Amino acid sequence: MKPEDFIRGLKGRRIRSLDRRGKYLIFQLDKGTLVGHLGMTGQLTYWRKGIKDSPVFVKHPLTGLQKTPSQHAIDKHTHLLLNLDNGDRLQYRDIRQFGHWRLFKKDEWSLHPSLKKLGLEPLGPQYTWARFQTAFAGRRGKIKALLLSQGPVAGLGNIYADEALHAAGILPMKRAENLTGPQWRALFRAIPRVLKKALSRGGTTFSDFRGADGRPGRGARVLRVYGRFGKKCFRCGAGLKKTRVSQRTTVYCPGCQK
DNA sequence: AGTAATCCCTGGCAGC
DNA sequence: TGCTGCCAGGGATTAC
Repeated sequence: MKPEDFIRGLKGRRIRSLDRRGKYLIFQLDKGTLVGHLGMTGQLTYWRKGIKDSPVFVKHPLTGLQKTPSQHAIDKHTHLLLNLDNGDRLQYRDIRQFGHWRLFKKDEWSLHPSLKKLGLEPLGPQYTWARFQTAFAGRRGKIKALLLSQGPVAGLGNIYADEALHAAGILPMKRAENLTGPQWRALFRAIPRVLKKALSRGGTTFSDFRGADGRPGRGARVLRVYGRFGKKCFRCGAGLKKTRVSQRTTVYCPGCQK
């Protein structure tokens, strides 16, 4: 879709509801659907009229991503503005530009290939042991790659794939066809548990980061493997190792992940 | 059809 | 002070 068609399709529309599927944001409009994905560095923020913009960007010590202590002005990384009728706006900023936004006519969004392939919602009522087993049935390859594919289960990225596999005691490079019954069961339970723990600490891992005093965010503190390469495993005390699975940095415990 | 590599993009940082 | 190479929360596309 050309930018001018995108703008034309959004102008004058009313946002009826906001939903989520996997890592996709679904804005149901009075006419059509706006679907967004934040990629790795996307930031969607609500900008209030009459509040001073912060010129300060604070760098997160672990990820290097930038956050503002309050709302930020439009800069060269700000790619989308949704101007609301009250003068406020939604701002989309994305340094690496891996995020994307698509506008669909009513209902056809769910038929899009990238959304159609999404698996079970780990926090939804559909997430049952029976469906979990079916979702992974016949699947092959490294278990972490499978989790990152969004196919069997939706919503896990590099952080929570590592965290869930550690919580379940499974090596990320272990092939799905070789997982034991108890390991599948442990993974089934670990996935929503890991996500809920992170959510309870402020929505996303780093969302409540405060940079002024140099202390790490509360969200990062619940992580047990991600970003802890070389440190001791909280569960068994072994030194955490680092490798690459599915082109992504992977941290695991050689002591208690089998 | 299913799995595995490649590519998209900017910026921070370590090492020289 | 630069420069180079590597790394970073993802997934669409291409290759096998």
